[in-house]
Amino acid sequence: MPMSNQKSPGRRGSEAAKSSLSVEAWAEAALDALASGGLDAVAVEPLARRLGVTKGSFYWHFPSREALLREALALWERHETIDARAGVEEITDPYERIVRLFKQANSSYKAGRLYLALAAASDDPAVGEVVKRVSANRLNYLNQCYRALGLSELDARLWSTFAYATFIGNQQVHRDTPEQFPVDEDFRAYFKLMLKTLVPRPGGPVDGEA
Amino acid sequence: MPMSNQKSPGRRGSEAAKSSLSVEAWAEAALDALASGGLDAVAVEPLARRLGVTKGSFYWHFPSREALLREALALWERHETIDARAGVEEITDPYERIVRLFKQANSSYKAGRLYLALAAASDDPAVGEVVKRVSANRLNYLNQCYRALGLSELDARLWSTFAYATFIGNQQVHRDTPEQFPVDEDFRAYFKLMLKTLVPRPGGPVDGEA
DNA sequence: TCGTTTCCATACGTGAAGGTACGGAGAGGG
DNA sequence: CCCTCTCCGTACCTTCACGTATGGAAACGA
Repeated sequence: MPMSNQKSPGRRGSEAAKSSLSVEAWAEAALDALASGGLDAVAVEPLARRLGVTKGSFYWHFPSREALLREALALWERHETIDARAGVEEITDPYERIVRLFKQANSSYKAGRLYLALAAASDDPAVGEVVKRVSANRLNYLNQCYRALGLSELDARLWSTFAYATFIGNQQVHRDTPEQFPVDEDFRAYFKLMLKTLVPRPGGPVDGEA
Repeated sequence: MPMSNQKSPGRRGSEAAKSSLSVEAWAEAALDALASGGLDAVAVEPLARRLGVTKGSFYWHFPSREALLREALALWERHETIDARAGVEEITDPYERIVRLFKQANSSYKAGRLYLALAAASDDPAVGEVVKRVSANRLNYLNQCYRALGLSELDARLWSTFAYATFIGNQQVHRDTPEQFPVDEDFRAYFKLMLKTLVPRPGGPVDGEA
């Protein structure tokens, strides 16, 4: 029973990190299958065929399909937390930070599909747990950004939820009806409209009651 | 091979519309399974067990699982088009009509789950086709409503897409992280904020360039 | 009362996938 | 040269769902 001994042939850290088929390679393949075919597409034999091997290989690296799922979910969570913060955290201006977050959220169509596929599979307890953590993490971070803009606790919560829902919905609309979604110039206008609407300028008008 | 002869024992329209198990009952059960377990939950034997019968019953009403899926999709599309227009189309004021649409969209949590489940199963060609039609239909109708507010062609498209994406995203956020989603008073403030932001009042300020 | 139709149960065959057992090739080490 | 460990292929078992065939109970008509 292996697990947690990914690299063995080199033993000492040679330059070849991937000996033949690493655990991470299986996890990446599982995420790919998940994004395109849903949770049930994460099947051992189809994945093995796709990777050019058989089940024998898989069951040497993993004790079960569930273990692969755990590994894939952990990999995805790392992507969605550590990697998502990179290139954003160093921005000091809160307005520019939010703009950067939005641009980043709209840039990776593949990542959006992955999130939607995982969120749709939240019936699975393991999946639902990770999805909930990732989603809550995003919301809380956005909330902090809005608070940094000077909004009150409640306003920041409402606006951050508003903005997050909009961009999640954009991924959904973009996937479900691609030809209806704005492109090129229209998309730039659309993006500008959303920014202007969803993120108040620091020195702009206060969003109090009418 | 039956199909399209739902009620037979009473023959003449007695008061019992459901003789034993109608085609529509199977379709409803299929939609229920879809909402809670995804497309793969629409399986003949589990559904039969859930309805207290066996496969023998199913294969008398339907030639195959695919036929059940078609029937369920058709039923869903009717729900999402005819039923969704009811109680909205007679409203003459475009602003109030949009408000009504939003309230209606936020009222049915179950319908939202169904849409998300179906949208996640768009890999299936039959599902994807219906989802695309329903989504495009909603977008076009919302677009008409925004045009009725006096917006230009482009502005109406952008704003309607914006609003639709937001409410789709709300369903997603509400499902993925229910405890983060505003409730009661917060929700009312949230709803009011979205309305004020997403739908310009007829006599309000024109949303031209800054 | 008898036959027919409706609706469903049972039994069976098929295929796909999870999981196990075991064998085997290849690289390294002594 | 042989032994061992790594990694993977093959064969096999079990489960589950699709689909088919067939029988049977109950209602209904003549």
